[in-house]
This record gives sequence, structure tokens and C-alpha cells, in this order.
Amino acid sequence: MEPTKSELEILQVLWQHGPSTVRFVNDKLNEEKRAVQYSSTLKLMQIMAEKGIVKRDESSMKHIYSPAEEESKTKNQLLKRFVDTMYQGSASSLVMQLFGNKTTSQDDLDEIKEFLKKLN
Amino acid sequence: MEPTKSELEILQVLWQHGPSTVRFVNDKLNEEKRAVQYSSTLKLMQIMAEKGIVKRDESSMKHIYSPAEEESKTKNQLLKRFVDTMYQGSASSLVMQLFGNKTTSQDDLDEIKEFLKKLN
DNA sequence: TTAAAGGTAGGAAAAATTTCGTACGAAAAA
DNA sequence: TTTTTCGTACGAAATTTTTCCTACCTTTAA
Repeated sequence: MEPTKSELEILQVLWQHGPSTVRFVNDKLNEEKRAVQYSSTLKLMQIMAEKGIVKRDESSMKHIYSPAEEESKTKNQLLKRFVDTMYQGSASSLVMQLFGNKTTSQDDLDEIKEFLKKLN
Repeated sequence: MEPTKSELEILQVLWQHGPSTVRFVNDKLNEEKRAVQYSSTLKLMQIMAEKGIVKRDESSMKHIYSPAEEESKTKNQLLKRFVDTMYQGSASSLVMQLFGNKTTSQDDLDEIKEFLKKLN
């Protein structure tokens, strides 16, 4: 299923820090993103559990949440959807746009070239 | 400002077909996307005009709507936001993901390699 | 000149998403 | 033991986004 914007923020935290409690996620959101009440984050994560976006380990009192799907799988899906809607499915169009963009750094370019070299 | 999902659909039509009437956009949406009432599309486009996402030529009875910003500018913004939220701003991560993605066609990959070669 | 077709405006409702107050239980500290 | 702290559950409200009904005007066709 499609994570919403806020749900994606929570997934980011889980991807970055591994399985976490609501408290931990909420702290990270407040540190890194914006002020949000504990009960809001809790509610959202409960909803995500219902939807099957995250799994929940209830064995201890502090429930531990983790992503239901592989990070790469979810990101691939979202990337594909983005390419489809924005570039009619043409990945190369996206890349050209990316590097026509002045804000994309030389470092990024170098990194990709390195990556491509290894690919052959 | 941030176009919503539905607003983006409308922008697509305007980008693809140039300045258009509500009727035309609504027809395209129904052909290409999903069933939607004329008055819904009208309302949305009115809102987009208020927000300044599109401009409106009211000189004739049939108002003509056109994107307020260049297609490439808007897409760049959205792409940048996508890279920032999904890949911590690392464009190279995105491209690597693209190459790992089975849904990206070989032709696309070749084209991207070609493009990157020419870049330096 | 009247009827029909096609246009805009605007409000209200519906749906989706997000936020948070409050109740209540368990654990930890006093 | 009592109080305080920290956790979940749940409902409801707020906000944002989307949909569409209806009124009313203009143009076109009969």
C-alpha cells in the first residue's frame, strides 16, 4: 500500500535506525523534522501497523515497530511510481533532468561514474 | 507552492497539451486516468488559479488555463524534494537504485550511460 | 424567441490525513 | 505502599484534499 507523507517520515526513521519504539521515533521526528506530540506519532504508527506497512512486536510492554517490507523494495516502488507519473515511465528522462539541474553536485556525478564502471 | 496529487494530474495534461479549457482537461482525465465530474475538475483548476499554480485567460467565455511555471522548473523542484526526502539529497543514490530496479528497462539504462558519458 | 447546450461560481459535503486529549494499565521510584 | 513516570488504546476533532450539487449566465440551435 501507499504510505502517506507522514508515514514516509516514520519509515525513514525506522530504515535509518532499525526497529524502534514509538518514543524513539517521536524523539527523532522532533529533533530532525518538526514538533509533534507523542500521541500523534503513536496513532500514526498504530495505523501503519493496521495497514501492514510496519510490523509490531508486542512481546514487551514497549512495542517495537519495524518496516514490513525491505527498504529497497519500498523505495523501488515509490521511485517507479514517481518515474511513471512525472516522466511517463522514462527513467532516462529523470536522470537527464537530474543532471540538467544545477543543484546536483559534481561529487554525485563522479560517484555514479564510478558505480557504472564497476557495473561492466 | 506544492501541487497536490490531483493538481499534478492536471498539470500533466497542461504540460502535455498546452493551454487548455476545463472541458478539455476533464476529458483527458476521464480518458487517461479515471472517472471524474466536470465540476470537480473545474473546482480544482479554480483553486489552482487562486494558489497561482496556473494562470487563467478569462478574455473569452471559455477560460484558458496554462501552467504558471515552466514545466522543467516545477519538475526540478519536485525531483529535488523527492531526492531530499527519499535519498537524503543524494542524487547518486537515486540513480543506483534505478539501476538495481528490475522495472527499469535495458534501453533506459543504456541511454543513461550514454548520457552520463557525454556529460564530461 | 425560445429551448437546449455548455460555460463559470460558489458552497457544502465527503473522504483522507493528521493531530491530540484523555483514560487507563504497568513499571519504576520514592 | 503510594506516587510518579511511561507506556498503549481509542475517540474525536482539526485540517487538507477531493468531489459534486445547484444556481445562474451566455451562446447556439431550433
